[in-house]
Amino acid sequence: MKAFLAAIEPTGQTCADCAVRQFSVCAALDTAEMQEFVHFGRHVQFAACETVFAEEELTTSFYSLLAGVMRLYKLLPDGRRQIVGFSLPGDFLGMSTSGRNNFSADAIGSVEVCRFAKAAFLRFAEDRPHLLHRINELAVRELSQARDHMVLLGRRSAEEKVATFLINWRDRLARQAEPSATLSLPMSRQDIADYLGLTIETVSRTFTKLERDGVIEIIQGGIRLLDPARAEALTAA
Amino acid sequence: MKAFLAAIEPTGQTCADCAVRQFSVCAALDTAEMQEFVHFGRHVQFAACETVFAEEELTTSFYSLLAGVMRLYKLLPDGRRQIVGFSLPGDFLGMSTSGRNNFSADAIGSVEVCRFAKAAFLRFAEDRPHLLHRINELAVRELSQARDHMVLLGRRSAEEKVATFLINWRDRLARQAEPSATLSLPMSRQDIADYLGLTIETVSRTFTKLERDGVIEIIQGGIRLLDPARAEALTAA
DNA sequence: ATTGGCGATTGATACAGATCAAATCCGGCG
DNA sequence: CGCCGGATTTGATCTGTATCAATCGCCAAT
Repeated sequence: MKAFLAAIEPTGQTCADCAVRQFSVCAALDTAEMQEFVHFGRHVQFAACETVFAEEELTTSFYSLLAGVMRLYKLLPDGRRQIVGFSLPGDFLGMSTSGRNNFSADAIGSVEVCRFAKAAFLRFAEDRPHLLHRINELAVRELSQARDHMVLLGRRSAEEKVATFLINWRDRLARQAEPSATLSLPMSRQDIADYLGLTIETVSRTFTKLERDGVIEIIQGGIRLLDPARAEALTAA
Repeated sequence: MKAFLAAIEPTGQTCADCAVRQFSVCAALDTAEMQEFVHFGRHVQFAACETVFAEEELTTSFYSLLAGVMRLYKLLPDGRRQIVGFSLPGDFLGMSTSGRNNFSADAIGSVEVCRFAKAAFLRFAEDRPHLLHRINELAVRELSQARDHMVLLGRRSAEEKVATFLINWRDRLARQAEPSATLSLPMSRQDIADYLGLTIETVSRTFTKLERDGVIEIIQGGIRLLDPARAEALTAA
């Protein structure tokens, strides 16, 4: 599978050869600023299933995901879980108004992040409108995705949910690497269920149904989209 | 009911006596900036059920809600609707990355907004980091609310949904006016259903059940929270 | 090769909430 | 005052998804 999903390949230590630069917050920085900026980002690795930060914890860092996939989720007191998103390389994490994280994040597979001290980062951004503008752009984009996800959670059937998830995942991967009919799904069925507001059994049954119908083929660690057009039709976009 | 819900009272025409100033974007502006800023905001009224802007329309304005309540929603091609939020005075609307609205907004009851030309507003904000920071703060706060709402839509039962809605609504109203056990609910049952990912019948039955259980009393245009503690317990926070 | 264990799949059944249908409430208007 | 029409409530029934319970498949350790 792709290197960015498994975090196999070493990532450069300087911003200059950063693989995700043009997708990340840093895209807003010019060369001179980058010189300065490089000093407060530190690369950190996380092993599969390690928690990068937890809900309610004080936010002391921002993170830019370099390689790997993360799940972002919230828990109810009784243990019910809602995954509010999956992060891919280039995503920026840690913004909050309250000073505490409003969700938890952990690694799916191994992950590499660039970690910034929050205070230093904010001081740096303070008088750089283009950087603020970039941060805002990322926040507003996420907000738009969040609203799309609300529609999915509140108003779509199980089959529509699964089809929508597969199509969106394909589109996100296509932004990272070559578009392909073969989709790597590094997250578990339980993760998918918690993302879609379903149970693991319903997700499994729906995958099986889509396979029976010739829409997908279930393969090790992912699926193959046999009939993308039909899958898109099933999303009731 | 409260003036800000019904937009009965005339709202001042200058920023100086703006009722929502300290809650809105404008809170970030100093007196000098306000002098300049006042020139590109225009007060506009909308009657009950009028559409302020529609999804997919080009975004030409930003809006700061002055009085009244709005519903923000997305539609699926077959007419299913998901309300992604209700706006109260002080809320800022119109941010988008694509240049098009990613949801529709219409007035519930009559509404008054302060409308800004998008281009002029952006030019004004461009080199004012404190304003950009304020806009970002509002976006991040909304993002946090959006994630809370995902948990509700994906993982809560009908009763938990309704209880959560009532408690959240009470808390939002309390930020606008005196806290009170009597809640005005200007939106219809159908709106509530589309906000919670339920049907109108289920919402109605759940209200009735809460009333039978002595948690609320259903009154004209709203409810009375007879047992706030029990209601909070039902939210499964 | 054999076993243990975990994630995924499959099957049987239950139930929360949807759907279909009717009754009731209530404000506006002749 | 009485009638009309939309919103809401209530009732009866249906169904999609959850729940409960095996079973399967596959990798890793023995």
